[in-house]
Amino acid sequence: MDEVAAAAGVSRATVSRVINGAVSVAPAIRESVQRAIARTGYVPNVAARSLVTRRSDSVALVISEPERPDDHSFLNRIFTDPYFGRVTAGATGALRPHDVHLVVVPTDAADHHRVVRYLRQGHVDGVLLISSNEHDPLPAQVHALGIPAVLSSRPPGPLPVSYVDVDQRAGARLAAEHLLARGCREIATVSGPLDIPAGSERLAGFRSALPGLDIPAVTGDFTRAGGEAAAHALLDAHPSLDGLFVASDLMAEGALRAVQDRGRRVPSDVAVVGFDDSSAALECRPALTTVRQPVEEMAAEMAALLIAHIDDPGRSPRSVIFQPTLIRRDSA
Amino acid sequence: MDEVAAAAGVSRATVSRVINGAVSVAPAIRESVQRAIARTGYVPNVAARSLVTRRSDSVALVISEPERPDDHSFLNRIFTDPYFGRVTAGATGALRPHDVHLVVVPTDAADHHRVVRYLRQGHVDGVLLISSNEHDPLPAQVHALGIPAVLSSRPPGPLPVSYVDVDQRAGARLAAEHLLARGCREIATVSGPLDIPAGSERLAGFRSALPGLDIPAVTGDFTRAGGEAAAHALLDAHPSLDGLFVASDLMAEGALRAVQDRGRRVPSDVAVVGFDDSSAALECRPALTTVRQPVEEMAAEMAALLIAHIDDPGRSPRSVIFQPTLIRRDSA
DNA sequence: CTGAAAGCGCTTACAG
DNA sequence: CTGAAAGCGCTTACAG
Repeated sequence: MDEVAAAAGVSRATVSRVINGAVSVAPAIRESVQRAIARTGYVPNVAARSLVTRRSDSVALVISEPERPDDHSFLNRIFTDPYFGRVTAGATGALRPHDVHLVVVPTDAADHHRVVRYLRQGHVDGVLLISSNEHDPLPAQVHALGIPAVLSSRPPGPLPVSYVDVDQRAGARLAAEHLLARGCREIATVSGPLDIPAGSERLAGFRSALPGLDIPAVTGDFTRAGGEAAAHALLDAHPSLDGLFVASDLMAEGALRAVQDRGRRVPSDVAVVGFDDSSAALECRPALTTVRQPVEEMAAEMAALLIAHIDDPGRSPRSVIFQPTLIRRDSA
Repeated sequence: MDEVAAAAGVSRATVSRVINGAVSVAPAIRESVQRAIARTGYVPNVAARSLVTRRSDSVALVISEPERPDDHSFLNRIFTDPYFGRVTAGATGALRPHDVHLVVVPTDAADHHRVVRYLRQGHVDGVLLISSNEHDPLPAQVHALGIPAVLSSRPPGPLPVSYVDVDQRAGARLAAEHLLARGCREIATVSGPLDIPAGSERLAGFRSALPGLDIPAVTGDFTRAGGEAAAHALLDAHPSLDGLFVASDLMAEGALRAVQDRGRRVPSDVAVVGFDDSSAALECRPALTTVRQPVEEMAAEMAALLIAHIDDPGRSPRSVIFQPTLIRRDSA
């Protein structure tokens, strides 16, 4: 920096001002400084900058798994479920104009203390927290740290934290109404894990839209294999099933396979509706009719909220709920 | 830190020494400092530390896509192909004992200058670079920056950089020999893109192991859908095919679907061998016989090499080649 | 609009 | 083994 200042014949303070562009600098001087920067190839040292600004210009995307599976299976799930790619795309897109970087931090239970330490050390200015399990202690821990945070779903318990979510029940209702309108008589559902809202709420919403009907449900784990197993269980118990709501597209892909492996046709014998509208929906045979949640937009909103909280620590928490829509394709 | 020093009745220098544990400190003093740290909940400021140590204790995992697809599809591919989860798992596992963090940085062509700036700013001490395309300028750019780096495959051109790879040709040969030993007569292959070694080398190795045979090949893009389309093309042109080598498990999953959609049985009518031994191999029906590359171990080795280069900048580059093995399951 | 100076919170020779 | 002091490379009141 001294080199640049000398080359441009100004003080370091002025160099700093043209780089950060906050206060105005005489045009002629600004240009000569910019030339000097270009000539010397100067790049500011981020550590020195953060030390004084107390900003890292980075935020963490913490993907929390409250259990403690073996390392590989957890990371495999994250890097295999299209959901996380969509979140990353949406968040980075929204962060980019602010010149804020996204650090992806997957963490299982065994790792939580590491993440807490990481956050306390000031590596990032805030956190986007993907944590859905109701018993996950991480949201509360992060909140206790006092670091700005935005959650990806309603926090378990009364935590004063901003979050973004989709209207889970409304989405499930869309699926129920569609199946009903198609004329399905014997309807069942593959739900997600019941200790996470995307599991319990979608199930509750689905059942509440079908009053008077007894809706069998089997729980899956949001993986393709889990959906397949759950669908088999359902078909074993209810061979004449004709309508199926599966709480995620990935699970629906497995469910489709289960239905077809039994020689039943989709949608004529069994109509199947998924949830997400992820890339998995298009991989399905037949292409999946599904409830769309605008994950990229939701992640962008999370990022925008987080930036707002970082810029104004006193800002009061708020929640933003997105409305799902039904995407009709070929499976129902 | 001053607070801790005061509480323990020592200088800040001593507090720093017990935290970093490099030089020895009198046991009694060390304990009282540790108690003071625990009591005050003190956590060192990383920016201040990096400023003097010139270390960030982070390394980047840069996943480079030299083309410029739309953002979503690139991130979708990364977060959908099990390969990247395995790399992340292997690298974080090896980095953890060194207390080094992994920052995942996906980047397409439009983003390269951003990444270069990020690296120059000193956010990380080194980079693990996943870049396979021969025309990707990023490896050379990173090397020019002078920042320690390790590549995930042989660099295009004579770049003095360390890298880790699997013996691609040997792997393809394993597949060829297995198909031959099974008695396959009419053999074809779905290759990866030919401008990346995992595409061209596997194809070359496969053909070289089958001298005298004319081996039709269609190129896929390492996605499930790509593998499916390529297999259909092959089956259109060669309806009596009885052996198929597909250059990745994900593509093999699609190929299996193509074969079965045509009413041909696997492995009795058509034997299929994949490559990777990723989680996709087990999702296949029937379970996929495949060439295993130990991706987690390879990523761990990359991380170990990178740490070595960071600790000793003068260290000369080296390459570490892993040997693949054939995993026999049900598809061939 | 610009510069001189202080200060961000650490680590690390250098003495002792 | 420990402390006083310098210094890492920036930004930002404070004057002018």
